[in-house]
Amino acid sequence: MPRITPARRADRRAEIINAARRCFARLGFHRTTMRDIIAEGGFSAGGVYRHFPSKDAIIAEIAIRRRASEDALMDSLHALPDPVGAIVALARTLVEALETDEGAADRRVGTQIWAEALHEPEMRGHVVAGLAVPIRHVTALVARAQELGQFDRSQSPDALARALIAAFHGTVLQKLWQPELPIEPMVTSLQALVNGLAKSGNKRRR
Amino acid sequence: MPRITPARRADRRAEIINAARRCFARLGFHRTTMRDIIAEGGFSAGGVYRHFPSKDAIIAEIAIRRRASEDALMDSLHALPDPVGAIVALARTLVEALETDEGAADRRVGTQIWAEALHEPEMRGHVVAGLAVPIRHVTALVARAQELGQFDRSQSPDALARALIAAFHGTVLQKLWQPELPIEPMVTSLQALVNGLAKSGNKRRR
Amino acid sequence: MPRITPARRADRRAEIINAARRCFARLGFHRTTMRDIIAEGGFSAGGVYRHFPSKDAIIAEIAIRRRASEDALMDSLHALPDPVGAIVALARTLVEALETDEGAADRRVGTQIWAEALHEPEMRGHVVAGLAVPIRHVTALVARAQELGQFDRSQSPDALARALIAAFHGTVLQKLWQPELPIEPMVTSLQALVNGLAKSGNKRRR
Amino acid sequence: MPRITPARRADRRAEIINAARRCFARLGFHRTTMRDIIAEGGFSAGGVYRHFPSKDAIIAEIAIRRRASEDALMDSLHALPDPVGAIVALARTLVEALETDEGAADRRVGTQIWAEALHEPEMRGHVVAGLAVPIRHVTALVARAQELGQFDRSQSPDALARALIAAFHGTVLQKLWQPELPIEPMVTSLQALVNGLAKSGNKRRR
DNA sequence: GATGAATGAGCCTTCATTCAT
DNA sequence: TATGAATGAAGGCTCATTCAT
Repeated sequence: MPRITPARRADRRAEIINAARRCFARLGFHRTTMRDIIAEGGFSAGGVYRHFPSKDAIIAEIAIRRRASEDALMDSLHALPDPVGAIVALARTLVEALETDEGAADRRVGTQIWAEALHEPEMRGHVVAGLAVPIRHVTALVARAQELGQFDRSQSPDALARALIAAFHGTVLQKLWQPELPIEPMVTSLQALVNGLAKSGNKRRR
Repeated sequence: MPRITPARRADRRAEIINAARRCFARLGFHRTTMRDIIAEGGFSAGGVYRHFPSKDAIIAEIAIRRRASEDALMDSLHALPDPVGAIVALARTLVEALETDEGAADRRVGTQIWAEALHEPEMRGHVVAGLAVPIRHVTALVARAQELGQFDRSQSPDALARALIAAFHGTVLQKLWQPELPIEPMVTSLQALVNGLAKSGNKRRR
Repeated sequence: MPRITPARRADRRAEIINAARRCFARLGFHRTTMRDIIAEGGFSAGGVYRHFPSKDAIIAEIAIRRRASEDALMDSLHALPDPVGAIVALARTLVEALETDEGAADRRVGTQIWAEALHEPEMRGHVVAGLAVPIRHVTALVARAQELGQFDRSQSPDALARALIAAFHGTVLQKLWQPELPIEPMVTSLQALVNGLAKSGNKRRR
Repeated sequence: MPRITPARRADRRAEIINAARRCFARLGFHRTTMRDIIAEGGFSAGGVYRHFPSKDAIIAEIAIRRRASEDALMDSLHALPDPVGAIVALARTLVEALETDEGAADRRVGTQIWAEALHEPEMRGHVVAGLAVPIRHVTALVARAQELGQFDRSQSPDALARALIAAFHGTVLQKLWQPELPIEPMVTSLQALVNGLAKSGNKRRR
């Protein structure tokens, strides 16, 4: 019979994860010490290690949770009847999220995971698997747009989806590096990129 | 009167930088120890410190050199008479570079610099300044294409350039995470993005 | 609510200080490594750094404690009714302390602090402030002896006190350099110096 | 046939010694690096090591030269017909020397040698042997004063000489710690100490 | 269970000394 | 012979992790 309930346990884990995330967003994974995390959350060293076996495990858990939250975001796209609009809406959502402290912090951590994925196979697994989800969704939207005659059919939907997501990711980076830049031109340009595909598709069809 | 010529000294610095770059590409900045760099290049501890005052200085130097080499790449674009073609050529060049070990390693380090730039103001300075160069070039190309009637004139050339470069950067990330993916679809899709702008431009003008 | 009581914590600090003091007395500040101190006390590296932020902080603490213990010694002089006797007693106490291992070690460290005070402003502060205490006490004793007609009134009590303490310090040095020398002649000679002032005082007054 | 003359060689050694002495006076033996010495004198590393096998050898040489220069000072005392006056003159000479930069620097280095002598047998040898010289001279002066009926004959001349030199050394320390203090009261008080012996001697004889 | 003091491997850097040029 | 670049042992200190209380 456990001394603490599973729910309490989950709460505690979440507290630790959030304290760690705040530290990581501020300092990066490697400059953040366990001490920082412990101080940030008002924990004790032993307390943290009761819930996570190591610092790396905390980082891994954060990577897993980011995937989960992004997956949830993707699911909200499906419903839209207009695939081109859905893609544009996705772009806007991603970029607008960076205007909130929480969203920016989340992405800052995400960016570190991107870098870490180059060296840590496990991290790479998370990133690649996490990337697959939006790609799958956008691919579906692109394919649907092609079916509807809105997009050029000669292009691979998957490759096009990857290019669009690349543009979204690159835009996220630019906004993180220069938070002072307004997002509207960024969103508008991404929209132009998407509409370009649409119009070029229209045009070809003639 | 130094025993060592400036050229020899520069060579030595480059040797150290290259050894460090190999280590950083393999392990990341923080997992790489000075010992690693020293072993990689067959140096001695003191020898490295004669040329660089600290590990951070080596990292900073690498960031500076990446900028310089990218600046050089950008300069090669100017000459092209066809601006749209030049943008597509740039995309291809960037992505193709990742197929070589050297180019991939270079970009892996670059990606870490991107992540580091979120926390280190100096690094951020390098990244933002480094980003400005391709933006300036691509902006010029976009503006030229607009003048020539190849691109939609209603969009801000600067914002469009940022979006295109975002797409290039995002594509670089994807290739680094999944080096096994073929680059041709990536380049083709980027080309579709660029051409979309072109065609949409044509269309609007009618 | 700390697991460790303040008393236990103070004990731990004292243990570290004592181990360090033994090392410093044996090897000097600079030849003593943190490893030496750690080995001497059977500590761990991190354990020491939980109580002191740096090696210099340990040295500073030792300087502070030496002052405190000397201050305490000085306070014991005040009560004596005979000022000349009190000065002589002080001389004897200082020199006799060097016959014990503990006292000699303490003074060996003190001598290093004297040397260090020439370069380190903080150390100089400790030494000058520490010196002020015996000077103040001996000055009071000299002034009292002058009032009682035991000392020549034409001399500045402060300057005389400084000279006497100088003689005590110089004698400490000699005993540390040549521990094999007997202390009795040293004490006797210091006594002669003090008595000389006394008798010259008597004589002048006639 | 040596490439450089012995005279040139001796000059070079002296240059190195002097550069080292300046550094040691400023920073202490241990905080001074060979680099400091090399920079101070405008030497090259190899150049210094051609003349001295190690840093310790430079320190040892300085200790030896200090002895020699003090020996020379002592020899100048012998001639004086008035032994009590000679002792007072010695005190004055020692303290006044501290008013010049050169003399103060010399003594600052000397003080470090005193501290070093506690740990380094070789240094201790220099200090003890160096101390013996003034003791011998002052002992002779004290003995002579006793013969002349100027000093109390009941005291050991050697012990008295040690006590006087102790007072001189202690005064040197005080002046080095507080260079802002005027020397006149110091000299006057030392004089009072010496005269005390004299007058007490006179008195006893009655 | 919770706490936080203790552990110790390992990190970055320095610096006396050597030796190729 | 003079130079100063190179060497590498060792130093002070950090920090993820453990475990006695």
